[in-house]
Amino acid sequence: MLILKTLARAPLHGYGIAQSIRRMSDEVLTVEEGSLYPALQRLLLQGWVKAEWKMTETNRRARFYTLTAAGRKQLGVEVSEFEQMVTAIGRVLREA
Amino acid sequence: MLILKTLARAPLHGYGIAQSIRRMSDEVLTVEEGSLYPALQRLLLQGWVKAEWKMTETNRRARFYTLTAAGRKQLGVEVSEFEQMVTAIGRVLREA
DNA sequence: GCCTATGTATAGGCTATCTAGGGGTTCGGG
DNA sequence: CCCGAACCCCTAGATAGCCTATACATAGGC
Repeated sequence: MLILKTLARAPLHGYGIAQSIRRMSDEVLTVEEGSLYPALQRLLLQGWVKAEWKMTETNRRARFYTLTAAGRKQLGVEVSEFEQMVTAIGRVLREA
Repeated sequence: MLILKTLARAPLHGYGIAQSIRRMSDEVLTVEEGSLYPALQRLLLQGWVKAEWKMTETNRRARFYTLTAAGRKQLGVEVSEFEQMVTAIGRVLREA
């Protein structure tokens, strides 16, 4: 969900995705490379993102991932489910 | 965390914990038995809960779990970490 | 006598994470 | 000119926890 959300802003390469999530969450969330790249493979397989090799601003070869229409839809589903779950957990936690 | 929170209200047996979480979350959260009992074993091992066999209101033999002092402390830690994580994810999701 | 609800508990499969590596490039400083 | 830090991709293996499926047992209603 976090990867999809990050890509919803703009296409980005793996390294950038990790940096972005880390920075946006004020260093609370860290996506390790061993989780990130397998996750990106799964997203590719599901057709939620597509990838193409490009050059970065720092003149480096990198694989840029872009959110597809299906990916955008999936993001909506996952955010919705996530919020429902957080709400439910909140109810349990705040129960007398 | 949900189990600890449930036991923070009152000692309860496994079956009751599952029912309680399900009910309190408006049927959103379901703790399967294959998750629940191993989880209770881990909580016992960590010393966060203790167990004793008793009779239920329906005259049945059941193992009642009680939150220990360490368990109450752990619950606080976990709730705090959970809220920090949810806040962090929220920041990523609401980022422009 | 049988079915449903109440109860405890484990084995095995599955999935996703992290650790720990293996590559390789660019750029600035000593 | 080398070296380290930052930038970039990716995988193997260990680990951990969930779910499915199963086994077992009792109480109460029909």
